[in-house]
Amino acid sequence: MFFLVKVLIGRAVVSLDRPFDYYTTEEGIHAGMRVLVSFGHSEKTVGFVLEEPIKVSTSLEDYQKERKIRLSQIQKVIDNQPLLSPELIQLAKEMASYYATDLIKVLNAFLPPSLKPKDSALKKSQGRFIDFVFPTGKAYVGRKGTNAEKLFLKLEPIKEGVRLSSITAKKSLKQLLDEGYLEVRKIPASRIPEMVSSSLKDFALTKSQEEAYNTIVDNPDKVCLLKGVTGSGKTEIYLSLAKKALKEGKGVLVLIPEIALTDQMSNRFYSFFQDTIAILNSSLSDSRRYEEYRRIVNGESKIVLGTRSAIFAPVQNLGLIIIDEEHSNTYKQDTTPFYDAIQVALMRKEIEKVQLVLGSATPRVIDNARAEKGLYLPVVLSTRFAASQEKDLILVDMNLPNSYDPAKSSLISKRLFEEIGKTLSNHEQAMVLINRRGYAPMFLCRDCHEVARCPNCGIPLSYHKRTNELLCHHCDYRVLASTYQCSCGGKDFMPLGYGTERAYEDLRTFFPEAKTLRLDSDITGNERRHDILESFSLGEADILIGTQVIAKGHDFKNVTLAAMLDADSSLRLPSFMANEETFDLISQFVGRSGRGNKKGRVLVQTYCPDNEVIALASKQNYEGFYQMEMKERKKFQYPPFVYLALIIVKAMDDERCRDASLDIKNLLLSKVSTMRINIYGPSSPYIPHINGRYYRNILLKYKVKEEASKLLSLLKVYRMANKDVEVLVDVDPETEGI
DNA sequence: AGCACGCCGACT
DNA sequence: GTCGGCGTGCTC
Repeated sequence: MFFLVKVLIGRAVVSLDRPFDYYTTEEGIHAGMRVLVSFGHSEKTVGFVLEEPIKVSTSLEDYQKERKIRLSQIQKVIDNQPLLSPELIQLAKEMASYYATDLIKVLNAFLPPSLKPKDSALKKSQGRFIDFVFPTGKAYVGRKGTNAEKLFLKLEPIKEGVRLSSITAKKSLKQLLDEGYLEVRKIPASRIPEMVSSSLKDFALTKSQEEAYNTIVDNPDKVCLLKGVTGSGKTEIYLSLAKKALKEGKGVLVLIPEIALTDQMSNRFYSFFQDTIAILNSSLSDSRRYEEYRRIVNGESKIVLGTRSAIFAPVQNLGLIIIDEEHSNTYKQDTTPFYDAIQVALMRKEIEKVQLVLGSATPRVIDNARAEKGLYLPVVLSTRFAASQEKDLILVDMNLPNSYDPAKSSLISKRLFEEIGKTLSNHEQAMVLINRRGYAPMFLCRDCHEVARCPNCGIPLSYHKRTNELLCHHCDYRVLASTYQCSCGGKDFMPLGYGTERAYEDLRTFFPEAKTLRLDSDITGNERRHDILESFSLGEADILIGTQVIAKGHDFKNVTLAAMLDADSSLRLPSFMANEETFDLISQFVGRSGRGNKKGRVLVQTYCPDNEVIALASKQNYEGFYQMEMKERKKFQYPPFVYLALIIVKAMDDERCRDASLDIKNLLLSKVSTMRINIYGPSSPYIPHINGRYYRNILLKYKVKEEASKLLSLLKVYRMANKDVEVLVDVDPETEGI
């Protein structure tokens, strides 16, 4: 008698995308646990148990003789409880099929680094300690006015300790430690709080909130699309729904686009559910993430709040999934397995019979269409402050020669200078958005008039003045600008175009009396970014300029001018989502102005003044945008009128890549005859090559998901036979090519 | 992936 | 004559 165990080997290769049989005589091995097995030539390989072991009553010898196979024994069980429930394993299998990828790759997306079924996961120590500095309580009797005294006075009142690594004055620190004023203690990483709870504010639902809440509660089987602008009170509805589910003994999953130090949602949830909530933050350390995962698996945490990958959280007896700001592009992963958390939520809803609530003021076009069609239940949350104050809209046509003064700035229009001036003299604040970091997007050789290009990707390099670097915004290649030499031998360059650094410089030049802050992703560290927002919020600066990171978040009461430079730049991207993304960015940014009592002004500079997306977004007219966009999508056959799948072919050289992509297309064409699937391409990508690898895109448009799934599954055969090419499939892509 | 088996070039 | 190049193929 023995048990037959189906094990998936923890190596992400097509040829190993099937279970291998092992045997054990041990009880206590269950589906969802990792095991140690010998495989091929390696003695110890991590595997993942896919199914409950099957009890076989014949002897092992007879079984092996009968099947002409030799089974190897499970060497060791790694986990003492399953990491994934049978339902989540089922979900992983469905995802592997839906996203036309290998099961092991999906499982790797499910699990935190230290729990992945990978050999490397075992070497990592589980449960890390971090050094903290504590005051000992000894009164300071040393020399006054020294740096050591300053440090002592700073740390003395902090009884909960400070991270050792956060103290820069190492010399003073050593002195204080030696003299016994301070001591170092090791704190388990899992016990360091990441979140500060604000005071618990209880609330009562308003009439419209209560109506929405009741509608959702009365329709547990429907996917509810909760439509309500910022400030309409979606959070209170989420909290009430979560409270109700917990009371009924069910688990809750809340997804938000990102977790910042400042965001309201995680703070509200944390304050409310402190003892039972787990917050899965992308900046969580591996060991911390491991701790949180364990807390969820064994039921200590009944409610989980997190970003995209939290959709896989193994919440016990899950009853409710809430996805806030469901239009956010952060829910779609742009690397294998290219999953969309909302699609996964739909699958989880079917498997685990949970309620799903999607919330947004500006839902994704495809989701709004589903609501209109009756697939989702639209729940409209009317605003408390009906038609929140109208804003003055100023559209500046940058094509008009008179719109700007080239002697001053070819980026900032005359009208914008006036408006900023007006804002400053009223002691109000202005925000300026330019969605491009660096000083200039191009660096032009004055001799041959070629721009500097990335040797890996072939796209123009951005000039960053602060760091004196030429930087590839795609692959992060960087080179010193001052020593850069053009291929023609030229050494004299001219920055071309504008980024945040340059716009900041212009503003500083022309408004020297104003305090201007810059914020973009080049500002590293969450804390520094937070400090900038905080400082602006407190009115310590007059102008805030930045990339899209300034468009969302904070409620700046004194901002009366929101100006967007080059509003059409994101419309030119080669993606059917370009309109939607542009609409979201502009309408969000517009919402930053006039949040206090004063009327807000919005200034939009554009080279396409007749563009409807810009006009509708400036007026925050979602319904108008939706109607317009649906016509476009229908005309050009894009979602929701068809489904898309993008096949990305990747190879070492261009020749091989082209041949392989043609082979793949022909393979698909030969099988597609009876299916309603259109195949486009192969096309060359927008970025010629990335890190020396070459790419081709093949796009599929289809009406029936099952047919495409069947067709795409044929790629597995091709992948096994052609190891020198990588074939990636992006199902439901948000772009029609890379 | 990882490792061994296997059949052709320049070396103690 | 041998050491070693990486093409090919297999792993319960």
